Amino acid sequence: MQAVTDRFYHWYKQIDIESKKREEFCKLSEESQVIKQRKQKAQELEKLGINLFPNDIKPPERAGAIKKVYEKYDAEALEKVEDTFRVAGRIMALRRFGKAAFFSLKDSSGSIQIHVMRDRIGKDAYKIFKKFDIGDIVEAEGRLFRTKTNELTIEADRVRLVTKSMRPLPEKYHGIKDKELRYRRRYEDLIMNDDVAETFRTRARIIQMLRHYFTSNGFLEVETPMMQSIVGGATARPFVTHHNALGIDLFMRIAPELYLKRLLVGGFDRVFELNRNFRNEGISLQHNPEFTMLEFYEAYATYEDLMVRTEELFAQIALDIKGDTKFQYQDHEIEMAPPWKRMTLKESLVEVGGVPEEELDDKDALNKRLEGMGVEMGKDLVLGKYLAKLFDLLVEPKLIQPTFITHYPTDISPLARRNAQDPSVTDRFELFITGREIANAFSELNDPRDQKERFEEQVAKRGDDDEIPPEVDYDYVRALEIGMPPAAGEGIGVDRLVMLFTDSPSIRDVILFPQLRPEGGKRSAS
RNA sequence: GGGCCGUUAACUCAGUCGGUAGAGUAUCUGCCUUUUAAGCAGAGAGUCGCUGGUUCGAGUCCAGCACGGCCCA
Repeated sequence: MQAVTDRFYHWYKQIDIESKKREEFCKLSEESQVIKQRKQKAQELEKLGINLFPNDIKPPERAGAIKKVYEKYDAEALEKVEDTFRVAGRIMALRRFGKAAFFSLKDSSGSIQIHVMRDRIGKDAYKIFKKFDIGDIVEAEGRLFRTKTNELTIEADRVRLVTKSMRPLPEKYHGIKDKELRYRRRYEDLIMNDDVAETFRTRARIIQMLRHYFTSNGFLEVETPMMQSIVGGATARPFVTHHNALGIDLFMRIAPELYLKRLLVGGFDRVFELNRNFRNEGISLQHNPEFTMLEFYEAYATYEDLMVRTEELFAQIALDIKGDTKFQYQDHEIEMAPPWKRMTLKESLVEVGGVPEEELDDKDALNKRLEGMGVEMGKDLVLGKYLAKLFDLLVEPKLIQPTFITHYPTDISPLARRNAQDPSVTDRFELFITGREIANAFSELNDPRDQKERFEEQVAKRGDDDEIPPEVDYDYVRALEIGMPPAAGEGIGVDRLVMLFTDSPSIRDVILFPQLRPEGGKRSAS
């Protein structure tokens, strides 16, 4: 117990030192003149009896909703509208004259211009208004009118400070461009870049559609452990953590698969889970250490049924988000209307990858080919590993239009059912769009004897590069022994799906707070 | 893990051959009651990522490190 205490003592001490460093780092910008001036202005407002952070604002009307109704009214028609409108939002641009000003007020629905005149709101109120800054959140109320340039505008009868901004917003025209700053300070990115906010609204819509599709098709949404004592369901290096009271190490899950299939055994014959997985691997344009995965399992279905389901689901999303099954992604025009192309893994290697057919069952030839491409795989791996590697390099990037690749080798598909005609391959597919893997699915292996053998063989043949703790999940085998109905299951990479439908080139553009090194230095608990 | 590029004011960016640090936005002061990247006049604002080296002198050249981006494995 003492050892644990010591460990945390040192850890906390280190955190203290580093957070002090970070505070110093931040203080530098605290010293900046603009921030000092803002803080002073805030104090001046307080001296005038203004609450900088009031909490008695009634829910305002939304700028977007007002515009939607009154955008079609001309100046004359607006004069007949006697209603006043009360809005609240952030001052985004401010054009002051001597005794009047225009500013644009932005809320989550859009923005609307406000006109403030001294002679209308009163001398004292105008004096206070003069201390408002770009970035402040304010409330304004008044009637609608059209300016000389025909912009729908609220003529303010009163304006009120809602939240004082102590720090200037980024430059008004260029916004915040530096990608590092945009990811670190997503709040500023969201304020300044409307398209970023739109991307995350689209993300939310896609997730809602996924959830709706599965629940309305009789699937039960479940939550299974994210902290697992045996890591399984995929091949990836896990994050390790420790539970003090139990005194055991736990792994953050790399996939929920084995738990979801236990639920098939338990009698939930259509289940899905839409949640985070964690993989302790590299970060790239399509990899974040934590990412969102949708996995669903359907009893009495086969992988072929799931291809149809996937086509239907994705086409529906395309219609809803893009209004068409055909849409642009970066430099490509994608056509999502079913049916999609289907090829076996080997066919794709020959037809797309240009690998001679006679090499396909020859490990040495494949390894030689890989070496020729500068890839050191090592000898004596299972055949499937060479095929998969060649596929990754030669075929995957070329699969721009939606394509199902089927018949993956059994030796790299330890949880998939063998193909009835050819037991060396499985009833499995992966879906590729824009050169990226989007989904992985198979008819599930439910023969406990075969599963146990494959687990044990996987452990025995574990290569040094595998990074999976060599452990057979015997409880999962026991569950299969109770009996799992024939089923098929699929995992869909939600972040990549969102990238596709929001035309985003990087996974970091669709994750609100992507993983970065902490500002001001590394920290390690070890 | 490797290669290339970047890091200068709160933000977006210039900075020539190594010779006292620049612009726009934002901020402050003054003028201005229909602007919308408002305008005009003026002002203030910098640990040039960090550490070392070369040099009479380094934002600039060299080395190492940090953080980030892109490409490759």
